[in-house]
Amino acid sequence: MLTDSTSWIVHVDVDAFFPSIEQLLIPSLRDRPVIVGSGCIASCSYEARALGLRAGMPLHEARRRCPQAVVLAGQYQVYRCFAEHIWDICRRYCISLETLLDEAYGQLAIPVAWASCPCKRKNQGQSRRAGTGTHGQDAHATKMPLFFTGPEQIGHALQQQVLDEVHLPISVGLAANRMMAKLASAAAKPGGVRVIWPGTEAAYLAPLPVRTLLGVGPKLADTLTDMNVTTIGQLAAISAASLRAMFGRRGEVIHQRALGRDVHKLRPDAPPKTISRETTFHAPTCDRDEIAAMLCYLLQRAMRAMRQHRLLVGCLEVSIRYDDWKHQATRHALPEPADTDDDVLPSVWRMLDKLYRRRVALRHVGVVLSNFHPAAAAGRLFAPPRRQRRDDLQHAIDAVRDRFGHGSIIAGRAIDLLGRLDQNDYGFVLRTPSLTK
DNA sequence: TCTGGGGTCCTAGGACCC
DNA sequence: TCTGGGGTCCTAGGACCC
Repeated sequence: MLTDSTSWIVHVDVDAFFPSIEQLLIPSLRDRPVIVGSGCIASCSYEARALGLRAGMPLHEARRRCPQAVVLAGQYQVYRCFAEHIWDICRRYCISLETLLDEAYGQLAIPVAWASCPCKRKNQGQSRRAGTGTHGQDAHATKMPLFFTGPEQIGHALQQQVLDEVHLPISVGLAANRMMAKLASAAAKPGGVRVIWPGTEAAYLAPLPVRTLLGVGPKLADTLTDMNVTTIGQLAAISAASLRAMFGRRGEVIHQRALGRDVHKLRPDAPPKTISRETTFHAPTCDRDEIAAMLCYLLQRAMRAMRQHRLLVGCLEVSIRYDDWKHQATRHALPEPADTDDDVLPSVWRMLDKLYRRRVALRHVGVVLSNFHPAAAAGRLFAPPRRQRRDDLQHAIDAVRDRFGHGSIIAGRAIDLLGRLDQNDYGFVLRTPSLTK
């Protein structure tokens, strides 16, 4: 039985999220290897995994290994809708929730709140929101059990509810912190529930390879292997001071994590810190007009996403990748926070001129917006009429794009991409030989 | 694992100010 | 005019995650 003092973190991972949705929507795809991605595999179905395909694998390699696989570009707006439905269910069980596209961390509402349910049932007219946490929805209407005997039962209940309402399989991990909950759900895949009990973390981690640890990527894993440190147990045996001396703050973090402690607390959904849009040209290009048009298009998309969060951008980054894979980027603080495309585009052109100096074709370009400021609630105060007209135009364009898709209006230098663009339900698909499909 | 797109966080050097 | 230290901002780059 849970105690009141136990603060459980639940990690929910939708199994093969993108392909599972495609298989749900298109019954003929069920039991077939399905890949979602462009350029490389973003996600693939378990049928595809059984044939050796993995996320991150280049598509040409995937096609070579598995010619019968169905390759889909992905409908990310649709996936987001499914995810939101699942997160709504999770909120019935959690006090707070941190969501990514296909996974979420939640702090479980403590059982005291649930145990008080029968009392509240006597007071049907009153609000059902408990003081310490909330069911979010009407617990009885959503058939939530009133009592749970332990975290595992909670996991199964959540899993069943998602299956009943959204028809998608999820894996559920429960533990005392974020990292352990994620490892638990990984161990539960596919479609299982796994609990790692508080106090057993270090023993659970000890035999696992260092690469399993959150924050240990390929580089750090290589360095650790060179030091004859291959398991998390061996890593945990190294003193915090030594790791700090070798790897700086990262060293401290991985030392804590190797012991099963996660320094990162749950971060309930917050506005993004950066918004970026980038793309790879289908064929590398030196054509300045084409490059400028693409940057314009990417900036417009990023700015529109930013305005949906009601933010102003304070810092802009433009990045390019040459045909020989040399990467360059430049970052500049804007003269003042901006929210219209026209306010930012002149900086883009200046930065492109500064960056693009070599006589080598570009294969990739991108923009990153950062250092956001909250937008004023009621527009700009005392804006000159011309400024006001520009803001109004921007809002009008956004309204049309919200309704008919980003490609419904092409503005500025992005117009040079016209004829190479095809609009579909998901926004924009570029279709000339020179651009990404 | 010859390489897509969207993020987070950290580090480090230099400019600038007090 | 020279020297020093500390704090903060800006820019560049990299590791890592999904």
